[in-house]
Amino acid sequence: MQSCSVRASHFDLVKTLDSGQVFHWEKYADGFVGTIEQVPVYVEQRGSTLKVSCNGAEQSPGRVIRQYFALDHPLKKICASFPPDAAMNQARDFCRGLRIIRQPKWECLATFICSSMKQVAHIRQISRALRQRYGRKLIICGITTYDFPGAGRLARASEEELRVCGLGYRAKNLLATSRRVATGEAHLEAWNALPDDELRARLCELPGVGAKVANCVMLFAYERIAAFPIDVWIERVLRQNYFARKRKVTPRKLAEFAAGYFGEYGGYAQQYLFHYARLMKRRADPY
DNA sequence: CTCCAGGGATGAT
DNA sequence: ATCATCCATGGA
Repeated sequence: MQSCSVRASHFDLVKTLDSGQVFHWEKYADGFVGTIEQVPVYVEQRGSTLKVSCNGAEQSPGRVIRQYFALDHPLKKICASFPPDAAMNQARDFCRGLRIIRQPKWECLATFICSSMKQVAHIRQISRALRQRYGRKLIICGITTYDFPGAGRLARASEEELRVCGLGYRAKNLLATSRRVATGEAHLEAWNALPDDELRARLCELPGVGAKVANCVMLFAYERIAAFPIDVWIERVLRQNYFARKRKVTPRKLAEFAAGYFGEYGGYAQQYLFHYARLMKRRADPY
């Protein structure tokens, strides 16, 4: 096992892992256990330092962590680029240190196909079930974890078998997309070279992938930082704050507004608005 | 445009 | 305690 310290300024591990962009990290001791590709990882934050342990990384643990958590993103510059309205200012203040991480492409795509019309707690359960049933067993700090199964492994499963993992009607879509990726008909790595619009079009051809899921995958796995996924929460935020008492605002109109208003780091703005809205709802009750 | 497809966490009572 | 609502939606 390798251990090391990684300097991480302008970074909040808890906010980053709890913001609905990644679903498999589990709280353990003072940190989290999870995987990065096939590497089991334990990570905990002490101030502006990350204490990291991992098993069998080809590159140095520090490199892996800096890449995965996008510690090179210019967060101060990104936050300074946000439009200066009240909603955005509150979200930026609340989400200080939240970064958009670089996820493995297949894992991200598969997970967000499973996310449709599910709550975050459900998505976490599905992710755990798929990993336990189809992933490789890995040990870190005496804790058992599992990597995310490759498309080839899931392509060999049956729809009924996948339904056992709690996927419901999504099983059919995950299976169909797994097969396209496994055969190479959909070459996720090669799509890295495509411009945003073409990449979005390719992703939307996959079963279970519409504009929203495509934008999530672009943002969380292809580092297309301007991509702006619009889910139920973000739609509420946009309508309340930017289209107050206006009728007949179509989804297309919302998307066009978001693309123009939030700028080149729109994906970050979206993530901050999403996380702020979701956590406010969770606490805004006792009174 | 509408309607529907798991199911469990979460909230209401 | 039970019951209703909600959900990082896509497809028909």
